[in-house]
Amino acid sequence: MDDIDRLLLTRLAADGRAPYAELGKAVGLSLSATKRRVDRLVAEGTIRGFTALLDPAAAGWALSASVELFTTGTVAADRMRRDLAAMPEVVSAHSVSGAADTLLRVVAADAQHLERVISRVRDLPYVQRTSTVLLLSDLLTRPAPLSPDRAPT
Amino acid sequence: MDDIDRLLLTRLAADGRAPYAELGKAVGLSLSATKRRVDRLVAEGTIRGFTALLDPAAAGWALSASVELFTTGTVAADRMRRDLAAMPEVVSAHSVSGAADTLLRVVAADAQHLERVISRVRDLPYVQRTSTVLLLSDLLTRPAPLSPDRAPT
DNA sequence: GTTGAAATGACCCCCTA
DNA sequence: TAGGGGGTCATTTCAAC
Repeated sequence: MDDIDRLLLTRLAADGRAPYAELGKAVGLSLSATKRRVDRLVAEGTIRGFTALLDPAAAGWALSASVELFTTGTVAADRMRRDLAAMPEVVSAHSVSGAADTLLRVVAADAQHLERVISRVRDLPYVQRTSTVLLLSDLLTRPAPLSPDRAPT
Repeated sequence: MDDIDRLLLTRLAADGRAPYAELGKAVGLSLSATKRRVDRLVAEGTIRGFTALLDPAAAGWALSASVELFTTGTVAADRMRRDLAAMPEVVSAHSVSGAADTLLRVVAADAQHLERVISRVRDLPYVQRTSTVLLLSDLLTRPAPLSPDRAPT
């Protein structure tokens, strides 16, 4: 991981479809050296993949919510991961500090749909209760940049 | 927006670098018809862009947190958007239902960095107080799929 | 469809440990 | 002298007209 890698990551985060020749010009490498770098970054897991950023409304998601989970006793993380991964509306899940045990981000087509999703979460045997806040207007949503201490010089 | 568009979106969400020829084969269109579709989806804003998904740890983000903001009186959304957008560590911001007014997702290189970021947020003149929960282990993080009622048949 | 551009993989070179 | 990283070239694949 050197400055060239960091610059490639910055560029690819801004434009995931940038051609290798263009990336190469930006970092001062040939096309094939650039492709080798990118391939390595993918193989190492530094780049987890490439995706199109979709407008949530166009994708059919009118509503999203942040859902806190309060669970009973100890739950195997793998079990919970599997259960939550089975619900496509759950887009992220983290264990958290504080009173709640787990924090979910969920999307839904409408209020009824959201209600059904939360029901299914609440019906997981190890979930005691949930607390939901609706995400109203979207002020800001963007991919994380590179950390300043990793920014290319 | 028809089934072909929806299938294209599904494919591009899964692989943002997929060549048009491959996408075209999947949807039964020629390369150029496929490119026209994708260009239109980008122009319409359905596709907001293409990006590389980076491993947060590799990007230098060891910590992330969910931060509730309690604000004084009415704050212009644009003002808040601008203020928050100026902090690269703030990756999302939504106004929310419930006691808090705004919910942020922030990333930080370490605990000191997180503390500085929260300080800067708290120092915004219209922010009364904040409430932070640390995101510990990452159970699940993935892009939102298409809503079932929009899924290609 | 044809033609230029891009990506891929094979091969060799250089530097360094 | 083995391995990492880079360049060049030939071939295949992709994209623009």
